Amino acid sequence: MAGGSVARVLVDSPLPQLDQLFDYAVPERFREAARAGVRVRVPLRSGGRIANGWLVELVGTSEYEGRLSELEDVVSEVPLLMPEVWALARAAADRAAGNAGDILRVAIPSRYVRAERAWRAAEPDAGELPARAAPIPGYESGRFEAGIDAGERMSLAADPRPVRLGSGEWVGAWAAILAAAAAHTLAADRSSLIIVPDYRDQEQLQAALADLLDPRRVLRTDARQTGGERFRAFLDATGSDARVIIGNRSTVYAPAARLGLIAMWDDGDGLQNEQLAPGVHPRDAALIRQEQSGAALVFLGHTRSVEVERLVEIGWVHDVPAVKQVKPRVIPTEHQAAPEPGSARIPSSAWRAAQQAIREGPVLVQVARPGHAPLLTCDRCREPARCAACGGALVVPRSGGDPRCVLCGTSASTWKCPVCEGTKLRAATVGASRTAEELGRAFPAARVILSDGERPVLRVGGEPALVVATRGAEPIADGGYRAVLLLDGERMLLRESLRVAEDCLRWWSNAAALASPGSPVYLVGVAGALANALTSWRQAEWASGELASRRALRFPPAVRVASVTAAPALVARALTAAQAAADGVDALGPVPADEGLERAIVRFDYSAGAAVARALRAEMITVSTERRRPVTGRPPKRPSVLRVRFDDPDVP
DNA sequence: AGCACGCCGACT
DNA sequence: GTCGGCGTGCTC
Repeated sequence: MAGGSVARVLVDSPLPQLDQLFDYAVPERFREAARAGVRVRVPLRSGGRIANGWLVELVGTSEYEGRLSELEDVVSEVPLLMPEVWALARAAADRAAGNAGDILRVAIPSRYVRAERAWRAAEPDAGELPARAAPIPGYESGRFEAGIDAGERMSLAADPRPVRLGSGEWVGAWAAILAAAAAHTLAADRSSLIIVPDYRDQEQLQAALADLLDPRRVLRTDARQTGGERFRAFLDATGSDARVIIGNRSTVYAPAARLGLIAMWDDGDGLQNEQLAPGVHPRDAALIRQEQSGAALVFLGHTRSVEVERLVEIGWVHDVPAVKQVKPRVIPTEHQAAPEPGSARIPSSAWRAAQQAIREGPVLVQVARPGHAPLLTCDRCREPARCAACGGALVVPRSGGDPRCVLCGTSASTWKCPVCEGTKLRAATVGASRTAEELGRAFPAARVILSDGERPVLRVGGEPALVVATRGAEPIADGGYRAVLLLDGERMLLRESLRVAEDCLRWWSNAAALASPGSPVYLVGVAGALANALTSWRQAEWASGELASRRALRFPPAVRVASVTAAPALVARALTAAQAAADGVDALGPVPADEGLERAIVRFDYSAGAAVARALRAEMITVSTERRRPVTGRPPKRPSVLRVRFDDPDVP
């Protein structure tokens, strides 16, 4: 047989036992079209149904003993699955005991025939490469560039200021830093992948890139494009020209010619969490891809995620310090016992500063998102209810029960209003619009701009305005805000999550970075270590302390975790298998879950990860294969499944 | 998931 | 004797 006459195919199927390559003969009529990376259709179960699949590679001979079936069809001759992306998908899936096909669904957009035809008709035109790029601002001269050239893994703190581009547009300095890094990489004729949490960040990054590069060199892939546009950008990325590819978390899997740099902005942002199975975080995918490709890897943020802190502490990622420590002027502010009239929520010092600042330019007020647990106020006089012990805000826990203090957790089963002596509490749901209304009265002369999740505002001008924004939806202001008020810190801290402190520090830091240099940033109603971390702008130090406490508790990311959900007997068997796979594997639970199922958490060291994943994967296949077994009783027709999820950011 | 194979009970 | 129940196992 001639070389390359056997096609190795990954079949589209959710079944774990089909997550392997199947060999097919290539009939003569497909000899030209059947190239590695094309979409194919293949018969599965002789004469039975036809399945879609990816032609992963062509080999000379098959190891398979039986007779090979033939490829049924080649869907398109255009290869979409690059060999290095296949290697990445396989490794990412294995790490999470998932299907490679599921990763590919995230990695490769669906086909649009029109877009494909237009692409084939077009001449490749990526524009000029940049000449020797300008230095990357903010770091020791040549340090960042040398790291990129050497394929180093780096964690960097971003300059927390807005900067003005040559076009006149204002963006966060981080965007200019990443654009300069991409330009440096492109000047060496190598591609970059830049991953950002959402399109608002992407807009800034794109503006910064447009300042430095031929726009034809920049490809964007995001959910706001039409399917055809997405597919076209993807096809362009498969070409042999070096590019800068920007987009959300799926961009980590993008095809790229001669990859030189993978960069992530704000890896701790919850929007980076992959929702689709098997839920591999793009940070982990980037780490795999870095190792496989030798490209440089950069984590840039105003805060450092605990995950990256761990990588820094084990020496896998290098901390690259900023050359001069620029930091916002953060002023922690306690709640006032007697607030200014007309504004129940803003302490007087911050209120005065805001009034002063708004004469000169925009002022940002950050509030919590609706959906956070409501604060409690006195039912009679509307005075916010505070903890008798420490003065923190009182809230009703989401799980129900007595009100308790956000800060110290003290339960307040009996409460008496210090102002009017009322004893009844009421829930005060304060949304952004209500806050805006309230502030509008306090600042009657000011224009009020509201930006929230539903109607986000991307940017505001440099003229005076009161900008009320829910966290994460803060617009960038031309020239920076003249004052920033972080108003709902207490309420944000209430979220019942292991990561709540880390998240709050990131939300506050990202908002503080929107202030113009020297302008005051008021953190209202929060004290303690977290407030100190913001004030001193030492987020990495805080992450280090947080990691230490997670280590003491054996919580992620100090260890890895996998959740296992199934019928009780299957969970028990899976736990046994996982614990037999490596030393030091322990389990939490099982606890009852929905529909008579149970859920358990397996914890293990990073060194045991591969063995645990392999063991749980084998269990999944066993369960899926021996399905419909009569479980000592009634005939439960439902197919039995073992659900396994690794490194779920929302677990424990 | 589908689908075929196969080894028991009730049928024209 | 055969038709078909669904339990079991495989998919190049």
